[in-house]
Amino acid sequence: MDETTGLRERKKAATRLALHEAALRLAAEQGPDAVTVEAIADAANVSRRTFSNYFSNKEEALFHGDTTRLRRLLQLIRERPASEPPWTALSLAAERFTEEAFGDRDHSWLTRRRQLRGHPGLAAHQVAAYTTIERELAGDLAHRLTGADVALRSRLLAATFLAILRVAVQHWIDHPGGHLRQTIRTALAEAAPPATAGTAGD
Amino acid sequence: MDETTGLRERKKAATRLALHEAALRLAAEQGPDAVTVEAIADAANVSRRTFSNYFSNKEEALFHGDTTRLRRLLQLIRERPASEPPWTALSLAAERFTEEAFGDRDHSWLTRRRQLRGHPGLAAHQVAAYTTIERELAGDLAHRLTGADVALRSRLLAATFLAILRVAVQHWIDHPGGHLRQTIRTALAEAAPPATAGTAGD
DNA sequence: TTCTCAACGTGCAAACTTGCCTAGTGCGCA
DNA sequence: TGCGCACTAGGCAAGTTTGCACGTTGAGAA
Repeated sequence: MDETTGLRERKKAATRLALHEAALRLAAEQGPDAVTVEAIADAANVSRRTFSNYFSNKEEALFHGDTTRLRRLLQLIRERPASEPPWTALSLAAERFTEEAFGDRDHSWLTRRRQLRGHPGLAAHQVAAYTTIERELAGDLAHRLTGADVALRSRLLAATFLAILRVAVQHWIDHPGGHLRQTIRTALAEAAPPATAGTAGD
Repeated sequence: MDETTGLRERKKAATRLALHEAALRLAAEQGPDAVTVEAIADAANVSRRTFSNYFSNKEEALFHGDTTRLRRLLQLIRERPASEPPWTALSLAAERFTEEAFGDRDHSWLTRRRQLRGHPGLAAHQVAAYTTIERELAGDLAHRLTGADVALRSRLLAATFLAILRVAVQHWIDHPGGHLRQTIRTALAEAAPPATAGTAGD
C-alpha cells in the first residue's frame, strides 16, 4: 500500500498523523483547552505554521482520526452490492468497519479517548464531523431507495445509522471490557425496525 | 544547545546525521561497494535527490562523522590559551576531544567501524578528510610559533599531530578492550620530542 | 568491441516547510 | 472601561525536499 504512493505523500500522511496523535495525547494529558497549537506542533516536530497547513484548528486535529475512519466507513458502504437492501448494506459495512478501525486499538488510545469524553466543545466538533459524513451518506443511500420521499428517507436513514454507530462506539469507549462488535450489533438491531421500514427495494 | 537553533537547522542536522548513520550501517552490513546511494537515501527516509543536497557521494556521507569530529577538534585547539606551547595545546585539546567524541560510543558503532577497516578506497577518503583539516590546523598553529620556517614547522606539527591521532584512534577501533585515552597519551608522548623541538615560545 | 543497464551526479520546476509578520479575539487586571 | 498579553489564523518570502529528466560512467553480456 505504501509502495504505491510516493515519498512525498507518505511523509504528508505521517505528519498529519503525528499532529493528530500529538493533539490527542496532549489534550488527554492537560485537558483540551490547556493545549496550545504551538505545543502540538512542537510535539509533532513541525513548526506552528505547518500545523495550520494541515488543520485549521485544534479540534480538527483532534478529530482527524474520526474523520478518516468515517470516510473509510463511507467507502465500505459504497462497496456493498447495489442490490443489497440499505439497512443490510449499512449493517454489514458497519460490521467490517469496526473490525478494521477498532480491532487493534491499544489501551492508551482508549484511555485518551475516555479522558476527552464529556468535554462540551469537543462533543460539538465530533457531531460536526459526523454530520459532514451524514450528508454524503444520505446522497449515497438515495441511490439505494425507491418510492416516495427518497430525499427525506435517505437523510433519516443516514442520520439514524450514524447516530447509532456514534453512540455505540462512545458507549464502548466509556465502558471498558465491553465488546464493540456485539454492542454495535445490538444497537443496530435495536434500531432496525424503523430503518427497515424505510426500505422499499423488496 | 538545541534550544538556541531554529527548527529548520535542527532538521537539517538530523537529516545529515540520518544519512551518515544509514551509510555507515549499510556499508558495514553489505560492504561499502555494494551500497547504493538510493539505499542510503531510503534508509534515511529521504529522496535520492536529497542525498545529493547533503553529500556529493557515498564516501562523504560515510566520513561525515570524522569530518565533524575533526572540525570540533580544531575548535578545541583554537580555544586553548595563545600563551600555551603548541604541543601542550594540542595534547590538552586532544585529551578533551577524546572524552567528548568517543566517550560514549556504543558497541555497534565500533563494530561498524571495524567492518570498514582496511577497505582501500575508503582509507583514501579518510586521509583526505584529515588532510583538509591538516591545512587549517597548520594555519592556526602558525600563530603559535615563532622563529624561522614557521610555515614549514606548523605544517609538520599539524601533520604529525593528526597522524598520531588518526593512528591512535584507528588502533583503538581495531583492538577492542583498549583505553583510547591512554593510547592517545602514549602515542602523543612517543612523538612529543620532535614536535616539542619545534616549539619556540619559551 | 559494442551494447545494455544500473548507478550516479546535477539542473529544474513544483510542492512543502519554516520563519516572520499582521490582525483579530478573549481574558485578567488596573 | 481600557490596557496588556497570550493565543490564533493566515499572507508572504525564503529555504528545503521531491520528482523528473538528462548525460555520464563503468561493468558485464552479446
